[in-house]
Amino acid sequence: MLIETTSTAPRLSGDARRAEIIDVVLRLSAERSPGLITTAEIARSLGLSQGALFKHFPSKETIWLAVADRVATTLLATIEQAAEQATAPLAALRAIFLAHVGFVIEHPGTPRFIFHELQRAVDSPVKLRLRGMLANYRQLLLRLLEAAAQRGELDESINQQAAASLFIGSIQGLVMQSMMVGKQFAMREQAVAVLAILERGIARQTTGNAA
Amino acid sequence: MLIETTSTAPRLSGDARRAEIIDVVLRLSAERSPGLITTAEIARSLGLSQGALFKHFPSKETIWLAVADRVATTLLATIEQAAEQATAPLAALRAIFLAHVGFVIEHPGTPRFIFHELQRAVDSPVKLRLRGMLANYRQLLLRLLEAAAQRGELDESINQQAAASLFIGSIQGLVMQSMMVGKQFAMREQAVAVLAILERGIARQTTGNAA
DNA sequence: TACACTGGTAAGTAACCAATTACTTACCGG
DNA sequence: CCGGTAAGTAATTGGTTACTTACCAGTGTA
Repeated sequence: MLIETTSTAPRLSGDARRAEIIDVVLRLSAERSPGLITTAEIARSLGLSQGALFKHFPSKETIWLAVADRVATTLLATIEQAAEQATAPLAALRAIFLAHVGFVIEHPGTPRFIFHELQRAVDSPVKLRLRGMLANYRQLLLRLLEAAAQRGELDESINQQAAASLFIGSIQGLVMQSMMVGKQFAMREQAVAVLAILERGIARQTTGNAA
Repeated sequence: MLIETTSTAPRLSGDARRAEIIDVVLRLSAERSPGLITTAEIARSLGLSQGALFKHFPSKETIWLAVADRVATTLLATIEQAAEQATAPLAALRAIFLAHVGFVIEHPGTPRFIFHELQRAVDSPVKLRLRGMLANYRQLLLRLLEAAAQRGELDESINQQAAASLFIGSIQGLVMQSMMVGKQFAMREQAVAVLAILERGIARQTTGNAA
C-alpha cells in the first residue's frame, strides 16, 4: 500500500533528477500530509541517500518552491487549454470546471499540496507562488463571466466576484469531501451534479424548457 | 502581533486548565498551521512549563482529540440552533449558512484545524471525530433539502447530495480565500453574494419577477 | 498534625530532522 | 586516455520535539 522504494538506477542528470524529486513529492502528497514529508522519505522513495537531494536543491524550501512552480504551471495550462477549446463563455467555464476536476483526480497530490501551503501563516515564496496562480485562475474566470454577462447569458443580479469564489470553492469542496470519504468517492459524478447547480445559479433563466 | 504570553496565575483546577489548553490551541490555529503548533508553544502561551501540559493530557494526540471534540460540538450546536429558529426549510438553510460563516469569522482557528486534520491520510481518532461531525452536518442539510423538495420549493432536477456538497464546499472556499487574501477579506459580504447564487441554483424558478 | 493528592517546575532523554562534511564514482570533451 | 566535473554515499552535526522523571508547595481531611 505504501509507495515502493523505487530503487532507481543512480546517476541521473541533474534536470532529470530534479524532475523526479518534484514528482515524488507530489506522489507522496497524495497519501501523507505534505507537512509530514521528510527529505529522508523523498530520498528513500527514489532509492537515493538523503544527502543526495542537496546536490540538486540547496534546501528543502527550494524543493517545495519547485513543486509549487510545477503545480502552478501544469494546473494553469490545463484550465487554459480547456478554456480555449470552448467557443462560448459559459461553455468555457464548464470545460474549465471539468478539466480541473479531471486534473485533481489524475494528480491527487496537487490539491493537498496547495491546501497545505496556503494554510501557512507566513507569506513564504511557496505561498506567494500558489497565490499568484490562483489569482490568474480567478482572473480567467472573471473574464469569462464578464463575457457571458455581455452576451446576456448571465443573470443580471449575479455578483461576479462571488461567482468566481463559488466556482473555485466548489472544487475545493469536492476535494475536501474525497479526502474525508477516501478513494471510493465518485468525484467525477458528483462534479457534474454540482456543476449543474452552479450553472443554474448564474445563468439567465431560460423561459422555455431545458430539454 | 503574536499571541501574548498570558502569564496565567498557576494552579488552576484540572477542568479549567484543560479548557484553557483547548482554547489556546484554537487561538494558535488561527495564526499558525496546526501541524506546526508545539507543546512548548502551547505551554508558553499559557505561562506554564511544557511538562505541565502532561498533567492534564496524557499525550499531544489526546489534546488534539479534545480540540476536535470542542470544535465538533460548538459548530454543530451553532448550526442546529440556527436551523431551529427558522420556519421554512430554505430559510433554515440560509440561516445555517450565515451562522456557519459567522462562526468561522468569530473563531478563525476552527476551519484551519478542521482542514489540517482532515488532510491526514491515516484514520486517526481526531479525523474520525471531525468526519462524524461533518456527516451530521450533511445529514441535517439533506433533511432540509428533502423537506424543501416536498414543499415544492426545490427544483426537481437538483441532485440533493451535490447540493449538500456545494453548500459545505462553498463555505470552505470562502475560508480558503480568506486564508489567501488575509485579514482584510470581507468574508461576510462575499458570503451573502455566494449564498444568493446558491439559492438561485437550487430553488424552483419563480415564474414572476423577483423584485 | 500527619498525609495524600493535585497542579506545578526544571532538567532531563530518545527519536527525529534538515543540512553538512569528507570522500567516491561515473561520465564526457580534448 | 586522462582530467575535471557532476552525481552519488555514509556518517555526522546541531537543533527540535514529545514525553518522562524527580522534586516541590499548597490544600483539605481523617
